[in-house]
Amino acid sequence: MSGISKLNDHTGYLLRMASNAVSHEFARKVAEEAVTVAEWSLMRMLYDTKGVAPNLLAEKMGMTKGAVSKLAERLLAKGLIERSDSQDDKRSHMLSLTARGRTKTPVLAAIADRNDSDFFAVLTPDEQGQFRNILQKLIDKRLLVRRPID
Amino acid sequence: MSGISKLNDHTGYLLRMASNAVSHEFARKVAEEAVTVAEWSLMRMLYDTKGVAPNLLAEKMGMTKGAVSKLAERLLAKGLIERSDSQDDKRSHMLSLTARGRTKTPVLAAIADRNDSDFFAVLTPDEQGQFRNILQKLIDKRLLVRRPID
DNA sequence: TATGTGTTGTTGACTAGGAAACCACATTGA
DNA sequence: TCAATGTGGTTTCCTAGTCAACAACACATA
Repeated sequence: MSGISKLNDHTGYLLRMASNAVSHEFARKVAEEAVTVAEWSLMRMLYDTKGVAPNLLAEKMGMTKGAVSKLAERLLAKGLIERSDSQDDKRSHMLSLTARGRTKTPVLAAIADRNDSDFFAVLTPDEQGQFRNILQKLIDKRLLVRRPID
Repeated sequence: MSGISKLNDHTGYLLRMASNAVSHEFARKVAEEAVTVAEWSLMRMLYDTKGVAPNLLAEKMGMTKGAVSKLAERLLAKGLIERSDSQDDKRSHMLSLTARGRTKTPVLAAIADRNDSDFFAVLTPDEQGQFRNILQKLIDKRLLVRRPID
């Protein structure tokens, strides 16, 4: 008896452990396509649009604009995305997939699909549903929590 | 219709978003005690023992031994832990809390408690139970998955 | 007992992200 | 219209991890 709470008592701790496990596993798999998890996320965001501002990407990905700026730079260097200046606002630009990026995205999606079903196969379909609901609740809450800060 | 899976389709994606939100929130809070999340974890691991080898800590925390080495170095510099050479194996040593570290740990535990109940308050008690069970299942699975790799 | 092999921890090179300063441009209002 | 303020992106500095090479030591066995 230590008298104070243990690490395992905190759901946040379990959450972090589980998330790290999944992410690490996934990272290894997409690395075979020479892409990182963040790069895949950004590419997928661009896939069904005609161009998105870094601005909005940062918001959606829960990253800072600085991080997105560097992430975009790496994807540009790899020739997977491209920039196009926006005509109305000279500061801003749009990011979109190159042909190569567009070809690669479904391949990555397939890897993500497989990773996901592999990893969560230990859960019953019921549990999977519960799990997704709960995670979504937590994410929605984050957005609420964040508003006052901005 | 894009024809390929969306980011939100992947439970792993939701998991990562939720985990980042909780961790980031928690990081902000413990930062007020001039401690990081990893530092808190390590300190808590030491709290009810008489000394643990970096070795074992790395295993338990899911980090590399290099990371633990540096983490320990930072905690040493802050005067929160101390090293003691192990008598039987001259390569190895034990890490344990200093008096200051020991005093500080319960304070951090209280912050962790509060953060956890705050964040997961959006969930019903039932959901919290389900959530913890599921996370534990995933973590256990990771251990199974990992074995063959080592 | 001497040598090869394994193990413990440290280090250096590298990657990824956050925070904040900063630059260029946009917008607003006196 | 032009100064003040705001906004989009980039850059710099910093933190924290990984991976791989390494040094020091332990151990098994021939």
